[in-house]
Amino acid sequence: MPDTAPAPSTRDRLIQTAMKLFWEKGYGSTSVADLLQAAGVNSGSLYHFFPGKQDVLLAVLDAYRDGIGPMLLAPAWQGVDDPIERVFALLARYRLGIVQTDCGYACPIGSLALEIHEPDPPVRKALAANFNAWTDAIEACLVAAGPRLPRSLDRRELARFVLTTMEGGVMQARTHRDVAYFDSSVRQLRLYFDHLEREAADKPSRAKAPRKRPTSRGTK
Amino acid sequence: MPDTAPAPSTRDRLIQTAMKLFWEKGYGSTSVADLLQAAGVNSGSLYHFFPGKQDVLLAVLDAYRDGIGPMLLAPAWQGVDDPIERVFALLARYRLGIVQTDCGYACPIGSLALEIHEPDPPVRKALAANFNAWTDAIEACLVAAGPRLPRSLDRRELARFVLTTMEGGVMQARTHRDVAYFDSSVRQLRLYFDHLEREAADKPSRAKAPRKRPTSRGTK
DNA sequence: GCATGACTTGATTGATCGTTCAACCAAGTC
DNA sequence: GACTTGGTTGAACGATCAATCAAGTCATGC
Repeated sequence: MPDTAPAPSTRDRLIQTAMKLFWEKGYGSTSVADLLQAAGVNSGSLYHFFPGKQDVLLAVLDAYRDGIGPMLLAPAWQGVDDPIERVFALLARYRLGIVQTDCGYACPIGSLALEIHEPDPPVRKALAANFNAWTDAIEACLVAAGPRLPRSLDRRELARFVLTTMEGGVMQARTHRDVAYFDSSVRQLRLYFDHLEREAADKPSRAKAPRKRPTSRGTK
Repeated sequence: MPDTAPAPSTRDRLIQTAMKLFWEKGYGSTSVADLLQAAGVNSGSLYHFFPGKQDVLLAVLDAYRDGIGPMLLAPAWQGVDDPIERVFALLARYRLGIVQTDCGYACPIGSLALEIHEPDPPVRKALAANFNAWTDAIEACLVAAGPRLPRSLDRRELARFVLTTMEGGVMQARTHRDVAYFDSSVRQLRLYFDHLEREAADKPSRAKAPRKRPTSRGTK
């Protein structure tokens, strides 16, 4: 099997090209003509598959969401099993994106979320679904961390805080054209996690076995 | 003295109107025609004062920066003296903006920072200057907190983290149309601060006077 | 062989975009 | 009372925008 790419359909080509262009230039700054040219498609074909530009955006947002697992988490977590280290491995993945784009990186979801000021309900929901998929994955890590985090700690809330850290860090790194601003936020988040782990270790969950911290720390 | 508003000049009117429109609708989605109509100005006048639309943006960004003190910090900090509480009073101010706009609020700087994907250098610098003004103010609070925070803690880094928390929280609250997402991030930041203060209290600064926490929570 | 339906083609539409420009106005200045 | 200066007016321009549509292609079923 020489090629694994079985000639993507016109529709898929449009979506994939739009994923790239919306990410690079934003939704409003990507004209339909840009998309058509980059995808090698005529306008009639686009409007055969999609009622309008916004429907392309919806398809793109669905594709982003579906890609979070295979395209983002899978490579980020390769060889990383410790659930807490997975949180920071994901953030490290974003850091990689930042340096690789010379600090031009922006989270496509975050960018679109702030760019679209009066989003139609379906667009807003699609953006929210992306954030949910992201935080759900992090929340699963935090739940898997079990007694290493304080019992009373709201895992879902902390997961949202991790997303906050990523988005805020990316935004500042981009604006200042300096990864250091991203690193600052991640480092502070790490310090917070350290405190949480210490707190959990000091006063263990309940009457359960007061076992020590897991020895395999897993990070580099 | 019946009126304190001395009939703003055309230029000022343009800038103030643009501040409002760019904030509400974004830069790209605000057409020059929108701006002209809202400000009650003819196109020729705009181009008499500004070479182009982007120069209006630059003036707006400068105005934002100059307004951080009097328009944002002053009301947020009214009656709040404790430096750490000031940090959270500012965040509470943003919360107010969120609920008042029915979760439609977006930080104008953050929005613009993510909307403008390939900013000309002056625009990028103006955005960065806004972020700097913001974090400088927070950093001053954290420095003023003195021994209540760990000696080794990098105040500037934590200040950036506070900005990160605000931007990420605003972004999620807006996307989900639910303040709870903002509250989540702020609450986590508060927990982090609690840990930091406890750490600083446990192992006081150095061999200095092991004095207790300052009794008067008021700083200034 | 021919009708059907899915898909493609690309010129074209009308709206809107940022910007330009010649004419105009009012208050000083000589 | 002519000249200058700083500002205003609003029609107009070309570019670009998202969207349309009549005509064409092509595989399939009958």
